[in-house]
Amino acid sequence: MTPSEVLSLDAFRTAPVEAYAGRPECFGCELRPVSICGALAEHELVELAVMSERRSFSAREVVTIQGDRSDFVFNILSGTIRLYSLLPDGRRQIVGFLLPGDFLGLSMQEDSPFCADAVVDARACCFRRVCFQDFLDRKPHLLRRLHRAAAHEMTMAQQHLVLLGKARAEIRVLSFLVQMRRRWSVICGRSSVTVPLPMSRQDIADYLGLTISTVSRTLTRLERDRLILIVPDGVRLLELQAIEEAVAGG
Amino acid sequence: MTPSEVLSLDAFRTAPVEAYAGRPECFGCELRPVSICGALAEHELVELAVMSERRSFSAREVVTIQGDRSDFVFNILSGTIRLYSLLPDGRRQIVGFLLPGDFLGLSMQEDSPFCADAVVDARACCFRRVCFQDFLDRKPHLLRRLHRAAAHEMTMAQQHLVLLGKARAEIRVLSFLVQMRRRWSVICGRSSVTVPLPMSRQDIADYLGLTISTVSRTLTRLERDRLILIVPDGVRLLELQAIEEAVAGG
DNA sequence: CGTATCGTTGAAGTTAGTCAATTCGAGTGG
DNA sequence: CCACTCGAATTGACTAACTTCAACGATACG
Repeated sequence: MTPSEVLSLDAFRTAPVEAYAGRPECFGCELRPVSICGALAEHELVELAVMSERRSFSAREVVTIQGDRSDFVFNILSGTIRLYSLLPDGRRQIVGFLLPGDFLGLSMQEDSPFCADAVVDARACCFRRVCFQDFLDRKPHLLRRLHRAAAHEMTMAQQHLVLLGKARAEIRVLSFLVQMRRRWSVICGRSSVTVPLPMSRQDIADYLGLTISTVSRTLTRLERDRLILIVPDGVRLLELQAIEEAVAGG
Repeated sequence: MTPSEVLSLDAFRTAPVEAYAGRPECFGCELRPVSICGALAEHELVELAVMSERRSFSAREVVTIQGDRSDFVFNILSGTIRLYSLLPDGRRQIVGFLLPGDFLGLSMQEDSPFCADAVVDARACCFRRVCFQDFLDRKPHLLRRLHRAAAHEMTMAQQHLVLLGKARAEIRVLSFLVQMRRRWSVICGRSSVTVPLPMSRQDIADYLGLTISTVSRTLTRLERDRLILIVPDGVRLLELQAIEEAVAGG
């Protein structure tokens, strides 16, 4: 691993934080265009800002509990949140990772259907659900944006489902890497073949419906085949085209 | 199989059709409370009715094609629609089955992310997407209802995903049976231990991420264990409690 | 009655899971 | 600076679950 790779990963991680730091108002927020607040005019943004509160979550801190009343909804500012279902036997299926710009609570339901906790230290704008609902009732264009986001999440979940139903381990892992690359590039506004992976191997396994052994073995094999390079807290996609073809091929 | 089982399956299949038959207006529609039109007042329903058109689909008829422009959105009246992703190698992952009262096109996106076709003969209210979008823009409470439906679908997709990620074949099949029972009972307004399965074994396999062999073997084993009884076009759940416990147990 | 389609079943093969040992790396303290 | 510790990741040997392939059976339909 070269120093440039470290820098590139580091830039990914800190950029969204820097974008917000020291600016209590929403106006300078670099995430606005990619987040649902992007639907609001500046005067509406003020309204929303006064009912928002920034919160920090340290790594492993719980955000919502499966089945519990969810009094807040969140706009993720930095870090990574994992959304998962806990089975009675203690196993865990991660349904999604929330990155900066993502919204937690899209369904606006009283009870949260999943657990959520922080993978690494994270920050979020948080809103009382009932206040946000009230605001939403007064701003149909925000509701449209929220609905668009929910529809997008629904499609993502369905594509994830296709992956779990049909793809072998290697394709699952490659799809995950390509997906994370795409998502980070939207957030950062630029593409890189170095993909930050803030989550553990166990997290990746629980997301892909595999075991930690299989994820580890698969990554090792991909590295031996010179498709990827494993770097601290991430991977570098060496043969991007070959990888994307493999993913597209099912 | 006794005559009473035939009748019970038949009632399931025809009830929603009868509810609509011979009533071109929406007012008498028994599906209204379970469908998104339920959000509308009677005078609004008239507005919607004039822009709607009833369409019939015969078994196997295509409704939408993956990646193609979707000019219409649909409210299913009767029959069953399967929503699926077609992989480049010809394999198929069914993402969901749409039953009477379900809405096809929740995301209101220009391009449909999945294929949809009729499992058996089906009828639907259909609306030009742009007209419906326009109507939606004028009726925020309908948008709220649509969003609620989309949020529900998102959660369903995520729970399906958990199933594909974590459950073994037997649990997948049992979950599917319990889910279908619950959905039919909402539509019919009453519960029955006889669950209609209008789709083929191959469809069930493609929905559950299994092969037709595994589905068939699993059903046979469940019948041998006296948990279920296989009847034409459906199954009867003999040990409902045991089945629900198994499903809940992961 | 022949054919086609769907479903069932058996035997062999693959993939990923399980269990356990080992290695790696960050953090801590001598 | 080095040894120690702890958790995470890797790796190997073995096993279980599901798939594949192929044959067979049932049912519907002309």
